[in-house]
Amino acid sequence: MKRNTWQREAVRGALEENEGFLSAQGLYAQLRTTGSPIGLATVYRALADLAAEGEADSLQQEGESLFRACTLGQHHHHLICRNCGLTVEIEADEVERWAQSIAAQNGFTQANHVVDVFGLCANCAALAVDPADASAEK
Amino acid sequence: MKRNTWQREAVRGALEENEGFLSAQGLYAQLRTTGSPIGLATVYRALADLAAEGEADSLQQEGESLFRACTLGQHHHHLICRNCGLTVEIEADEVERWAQSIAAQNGFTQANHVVDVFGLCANCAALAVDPADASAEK
DNA sequence: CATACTATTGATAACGAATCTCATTACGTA
DNA sequence: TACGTAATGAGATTCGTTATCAATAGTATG
Repeated sequence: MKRNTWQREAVRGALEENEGFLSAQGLYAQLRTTGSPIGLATVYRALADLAAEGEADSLQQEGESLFRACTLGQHHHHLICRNCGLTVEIEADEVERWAQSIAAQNGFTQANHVVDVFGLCANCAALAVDPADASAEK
Repeated sequence: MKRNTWQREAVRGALEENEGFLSAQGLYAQLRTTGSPIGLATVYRALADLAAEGEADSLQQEGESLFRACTLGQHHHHLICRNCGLTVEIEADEVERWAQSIAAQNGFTQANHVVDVFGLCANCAALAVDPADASAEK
């Protein structure tokens, strides 16, 4: 039987407090910084569970998995800021239809797809154009 | 200055002989099996170079990078068989426009995107329905 | 063709993300 | 409150990938 532990709640909570995607390692570091004695393996397990239950979205970037609490329950895609990680959830029936259609046209069945858009959000773009504002930069 | 070595040619050649995506490790194993004394690090370097030059496409799956010689020089997407790896290169102006439009609507600039469709190709679907035909199966 | 310069190679060490092990802990139920 | 067992966590382990560095071999030049 599945049990409720403060560790799972801590992971869920930490995930929801972050706007963008973050790695298991990053989330672990964040939790430890706040004083939580949670273990790394547990963070990995909790994230895997949340993703399996559809409570979190995940994507792979540069060889590591990133996670994010997902607000829409249904299937959707993401618009992600390359710089700050800000993420916007996107629904696109148009793309769903396109994917199905392309698959069918080529004789493919049981199609699913990976569709993510990366870019610079308005804020980060502004900082890039006018680096003087980027006080945090080297 | 960039030099031409038989190692790079070997990697390019091996990549072109494969229909679907394959891992660096897999390509290395394949080359060694055919008697080539190429080194693993060199395979990784050659693949990274080919990908950077736009001569190869790459995607991440289950924590490893997969590569494939790309035939279309321009930007395109893939329809990939989950089972046998068969890959079809796809152009979709419709999706390009959608991605740009979605990015713009949310104030994002410098947008690029990851769009891949996975499914079962006609052949693999047939084998799945009628496993008797799958002579190669366990 | 000989020579020097240096990009490239490759064996191996190092790294990092993710998973596994297993003794210990602590939910949930009886 | 006691019990059965799911869950935890420190550390070991696996595995893909990258870094190190001495040896090798393209390429340009004389």
